[in-house]
Amino acid sequence: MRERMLQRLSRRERQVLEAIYRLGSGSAREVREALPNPPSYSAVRTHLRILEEKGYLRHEEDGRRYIYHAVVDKRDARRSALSNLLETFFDGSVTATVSTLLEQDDLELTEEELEELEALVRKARDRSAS
Amino acid sequence: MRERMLQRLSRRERQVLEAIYRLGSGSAREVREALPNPPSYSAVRTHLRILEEKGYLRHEEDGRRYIYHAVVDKRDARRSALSNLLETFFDGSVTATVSTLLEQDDLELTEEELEELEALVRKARDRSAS
DNA sequence: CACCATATGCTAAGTTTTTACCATGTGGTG
DNA sequence: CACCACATGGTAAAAACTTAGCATATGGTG
Repeated sequence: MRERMLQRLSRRERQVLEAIYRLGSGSAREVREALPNPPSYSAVRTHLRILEEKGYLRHEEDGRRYIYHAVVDKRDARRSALSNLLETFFDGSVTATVSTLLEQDDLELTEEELEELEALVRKARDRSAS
Repeated sequence: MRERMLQRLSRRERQVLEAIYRLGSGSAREVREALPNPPSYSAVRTHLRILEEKGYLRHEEDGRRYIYHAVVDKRDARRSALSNLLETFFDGSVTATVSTLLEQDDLELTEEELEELEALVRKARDRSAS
């Protein structure tokens, strides 16, 4: 993902791109429904077209409809977005971030999730040992 | 933090507010130096003033200078920003987020940090048990 | 004390963003 | 087969954003 991809975008463009990431993929109509204070259908289409011109999206045709996808895959987008967040709000501290994540009041983890977290920390320890 | 605070801001406003969060606090000059493609000093001051009018920042006077601070404290800002990220890129999955955090290639954790992570997971387990 | 560096206040103008309209095409359906 | 629902393409106007200039004030310094 080009560095700070989301930083380059205008407010609406960003909202549209983020909607696509949330949805995975979607038509103009679906994106519109996923937007805060949705503008006209027409306005959404314009943003989608421009984001495609700029290289952030591409579309496939499904009958007459265009289904848009992000060009940068979710894994890379995740890493980049998280990295920016880390620097802006957490002074780069992984532990502070995990702390905020795990100490949300309404957080409820299943046994499986707890075990996964334990495994992730063990793996981090193993890698650190080597 | 008002929900989706950063979503409401224009591109530059957002950059300015994020700079304040990174810096903790700062003068117009310091904020300017922290911005990507910094505009004129004058432009930065305008953004700071507007962000203050909108209620995102306030300032104290230090001699003749204004030192700006975020109104929403870092703890709340962190929670809110992380929550948005979680929904947008991680389908709300805490484990997927921690996984991305801990599996960065260049990640190097100290023994202390590893122990802190272990403690955080233990605490999450304890709370889940109750 | 006179001056320079540097601060804020106010304002205007250029640029970008955001929006919606209208024209047009197409597939399904009674 | 005629029509309706709904899609895209292109364009233009309105709104918002972004920037910088000028006036003015103030503290430090030779």
